[in-house]
Amino acid sequence: MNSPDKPRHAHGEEAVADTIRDMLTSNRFASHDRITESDLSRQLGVSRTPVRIALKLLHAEGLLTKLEGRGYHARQFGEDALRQATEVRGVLEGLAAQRLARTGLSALNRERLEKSVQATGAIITRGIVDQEAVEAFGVANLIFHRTIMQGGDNPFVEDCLRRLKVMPDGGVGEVLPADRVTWSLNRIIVSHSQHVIIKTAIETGDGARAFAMMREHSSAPVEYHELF
Amino acid sequence: MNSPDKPRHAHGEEAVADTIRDMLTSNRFASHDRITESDLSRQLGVSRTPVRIALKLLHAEGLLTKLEGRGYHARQFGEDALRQATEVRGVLEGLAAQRLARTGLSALNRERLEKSVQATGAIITRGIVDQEAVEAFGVANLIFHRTIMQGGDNPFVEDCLRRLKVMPDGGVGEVLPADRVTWSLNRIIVSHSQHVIIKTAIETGDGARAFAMMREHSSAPVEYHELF
DNA sequence: TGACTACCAATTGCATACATTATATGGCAT
DNA sequence: ATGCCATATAATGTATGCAATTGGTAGTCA
Repeated sequence: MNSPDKPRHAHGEEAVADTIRDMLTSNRFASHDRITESDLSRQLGVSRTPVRIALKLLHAEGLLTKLEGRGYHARQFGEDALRQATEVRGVLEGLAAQRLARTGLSALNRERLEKSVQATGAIITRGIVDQEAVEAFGVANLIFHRTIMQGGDNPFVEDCLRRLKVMPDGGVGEVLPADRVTWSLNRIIVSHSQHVIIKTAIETGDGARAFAMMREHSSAPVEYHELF
Repeated sequence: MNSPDKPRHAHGEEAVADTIRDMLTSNRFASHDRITESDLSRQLGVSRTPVRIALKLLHAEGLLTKLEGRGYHARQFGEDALRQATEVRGVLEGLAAQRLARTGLSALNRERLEKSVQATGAIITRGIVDQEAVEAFGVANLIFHRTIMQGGDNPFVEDCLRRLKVMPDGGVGEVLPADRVTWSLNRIIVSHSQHVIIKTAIETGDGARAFAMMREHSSAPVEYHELF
């Protein structure tokens, strides 16, 4: 694909890992491709040492499977993997929401949730689903999920959620890309309503409701796929 | 414990990481101790390269915090961290149990749960909490939790749970060490009863009950600490 | 005396050379 | 023809030297 004499100079150790991560998540490798230190070091124009470290990190992240002695394979994620990751995301975000309901919202977090809900509400009032609306929804949605994730104040939740990001489309609170989802107003209405319910549950200290609704809501992009 | 001049030859890359991990989880480092590649390479009798890789892995695991340019610090886990990790473990194992209830038990897993419950029941019948009993309970408990964790058939759950192992005493299904818990028959009775309930819920396909009870049960070692 | 600068030490990061291990292949014997 | 063993090859793992960056410190100038 790339000419070998123009090797994507990836300086810095983290940069090497990031570059390889990008190559992996953009499906640049076939499932049977053997990934070795020496190959990559040639391709990236750096020595084996940083590549070696990067591969070990990515292996620890679960993006690579080790072929004891013959390099690595890019881990393949099927449809079931997306469902599995979503399930985990559900209970983790649910836990964060529950915790938030129990400890109460800080003024800043309360404002963030309020703004996010107002934004999604405005989209519905406008009633038009164009590119701008989808992007605005994406931002508001991201803020909502981020606030809850971080507000739960449990670093292990954040660690685990970060781990799920290895999944394509597994980002926290991110909307699925346009080619995988037909965006409709219905979808936004449902999402908005769930946000409102979750926010109310948190504000009233109803931890059980916050957990249940947040868990349900996290799986919405997958579960409601065929609904609208 | 060990005299610091004893070089503990740790050959093999994984071995180096494991050795350092042990040193960390056994609180061999004070919070202000600077951990550097060169120091450790001298202490372990290997070159800087494997130590370097090991430190990066442990950093990615969250056991070390980086001091940009001046080595690492051992991440300190307080009591709140134990609670936080336990909360996460609860929902993850709860999810696995729920999934298991939904998909049904394989013959092998059914037998494993049965044997585990019989073992803990036998301890109660015997009625004596000695070293042997504690060990037997530890084994049976481990089997129970392992079976559910793996039976849930969700690799992300296992990934996340493995991540929680960085916590001292954060092992999945492991009993707390003797010096942190006064073992009593009461404790075992409660645990056994919860195992039975969870097993029943799974067998009858009652996912909600399996989730709730498993979640509750996972936090037992922490929550019930003052009870008995 | 205080602040700024220049230097020095310590540490990380990279590359290359070397050792080790595992796999694949080819030949030989049965 | 097939199975096993030896050897070669390719991959990982390790050590060391050198570069680059950073933090501390001392010294000098205002």
